[in-house]
Amino acid sequence: MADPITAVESLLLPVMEAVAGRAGVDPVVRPSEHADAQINAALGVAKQLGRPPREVAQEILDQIAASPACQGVFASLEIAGPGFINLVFSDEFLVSSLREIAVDPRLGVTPVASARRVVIDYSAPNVAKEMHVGHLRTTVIGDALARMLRFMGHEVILENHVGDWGTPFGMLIEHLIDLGEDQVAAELSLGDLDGFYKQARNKFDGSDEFQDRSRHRVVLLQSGDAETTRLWKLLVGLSTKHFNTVYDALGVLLTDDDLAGESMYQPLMGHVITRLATAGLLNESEGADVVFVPGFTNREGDPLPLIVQKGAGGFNYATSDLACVIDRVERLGADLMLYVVGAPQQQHLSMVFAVAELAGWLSPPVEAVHVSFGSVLGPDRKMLKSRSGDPMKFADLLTEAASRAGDAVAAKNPDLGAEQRSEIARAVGIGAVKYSDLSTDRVRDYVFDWDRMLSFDGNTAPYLQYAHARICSIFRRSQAADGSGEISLAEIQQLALTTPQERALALGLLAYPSALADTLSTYSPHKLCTYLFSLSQLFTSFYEHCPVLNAPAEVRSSRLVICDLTARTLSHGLGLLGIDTPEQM
RNA sequence: GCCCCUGUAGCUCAGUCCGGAUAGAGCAGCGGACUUCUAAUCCGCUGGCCGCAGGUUCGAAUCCUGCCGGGGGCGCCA
Repeated sequence: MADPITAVESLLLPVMEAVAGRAGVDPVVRPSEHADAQINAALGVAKQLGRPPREVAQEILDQIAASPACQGVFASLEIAGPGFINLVFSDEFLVSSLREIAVDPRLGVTPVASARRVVIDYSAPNVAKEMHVGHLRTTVIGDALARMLRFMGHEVILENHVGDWGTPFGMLIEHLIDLGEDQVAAELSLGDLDGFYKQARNKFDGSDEFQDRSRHRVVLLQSGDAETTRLWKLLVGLSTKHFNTVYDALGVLLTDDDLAGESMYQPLMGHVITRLATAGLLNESEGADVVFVPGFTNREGDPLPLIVQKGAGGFNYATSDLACVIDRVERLGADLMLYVVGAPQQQHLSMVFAVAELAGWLSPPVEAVHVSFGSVLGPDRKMLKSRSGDPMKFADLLTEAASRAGDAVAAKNPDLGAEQRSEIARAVGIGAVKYSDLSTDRVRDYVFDWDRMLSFDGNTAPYLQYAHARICSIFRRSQAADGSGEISLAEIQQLALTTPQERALALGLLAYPSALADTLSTYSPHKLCTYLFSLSQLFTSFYEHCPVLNAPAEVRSSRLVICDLTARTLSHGLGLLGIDTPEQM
């Protein structure tokens, strides 16, 4: 099953072959303002053949007329301008396509032919630090991609590469000992991780004695000292609890099962160095073990090394990232690895991938992709900060979202009960935050703006959710009237497109599979957002112009089917973005 | 200095991968539409040297080159 434009593309392949005299000519079917779609291939082919474009266009039309497969698909085909072919689908073709997706729980989306094993690395907060706005995009984008890839039939493994290892843990553990475990457990369970971290940091900066203890403690941690490990686990456990609170409030897929922190890769670090040495990639430079990566230079124009073992002997994140690649490819059997990591890491990741390729750990068909993203900015176009000047805390962000949305819901729909209202407020508030993040191209920075994201006008989650809620309202009423809220096969048989709004909406509904495919081809959730917004606009226009419940029986049945499909598509699409669709707002 | 990302309407953004017709939305502004399924909406209007300059092409926001503005990165933090 494919949307009409994709369907026409494949129908036209033999036509183009006949006209151009060779196979594999793209018919260049594109959405059009002048018709349902336009075929642009005539101009290019005409040039190759040295013939007038309109003549070639006419020949394409002749071939289409002669093609049995094309019968009944088009209501009209017209040559326009220099040689464009404007096409209009026949209503019969659209209706029969709609009937197919109306009975399809997958809404016309076929699973991929060859599923990949995909590891998605996202979220990655730091132990003993509170999650803040800097973790928003990776968490929201990674989660949306995970949902989409799973739906397409891929085997998706989530990995939360938490920062649970490194030199800060010496001071954190010493500070934990100073305060007493019970005291710390009580404090941290209240969620004040940042306070704890800052106290430790201040002590570290102000006391030589504390610094010495901290450094010694790092050595103990790295050597696997039992008591130190126990204290470390205590900190990790308390932090994990905090992460889970945030994930739960946000509604993301991540659980403890997905934790794959830096600590996990420590036992593999020596192994990485050995294998790099064996591969002849290891060099010594200024006391450190490094790999020089072709194509990368430093400030002075000299070859830029990736340091894999520090002069003092320790490993760093380059080493653990390499260990990670090995683990994902060789143990997990991944053939696609997505790194949902901020744009500033671009060079680092390129170097890690390049080294992994040089070492032979990463080679086709196995693929590593940096799903990079820009920053979240405040109204001043600088990194979003709270009043105190620190990055805005995630927990505060979500509380404020629900509270602002709650005010709006209370104002617009005062009849709702308190419990129902708070549930809706959560869906709308969290949805708004997620959607505003997902709806702009991830490579760009975006400005975080409460008023805009919570507005019910424009390309926002509330607008899409509202469209969905209005449809649910229609079904509540129709159910009250006839006692059935389910779409029947008989109703699907009544399907007809009698107005321009119904027709436009039908085209939109049929485009869902290709919207999803486009989205995943570049791992760009904003493409799905753009599609869903446009679908909502088509629906509200339909809603204004086409009465459903008061229409004559056959029309009413048909429109109920269209409403049902629209609601399912909106709910499903938003679901893939991790956004809920309440039935009332 | 080198590398990466980015520049489209007053504002926020699609469109750039894969070149096609007078460059699209939304917000804001102006003008209309509520005895009717949620007006949290809809309909219309106004608004653009697509950063600049060359080049390729029948055709460039889209491809190529150079420049300018903004952001980021460039050896032992992760």
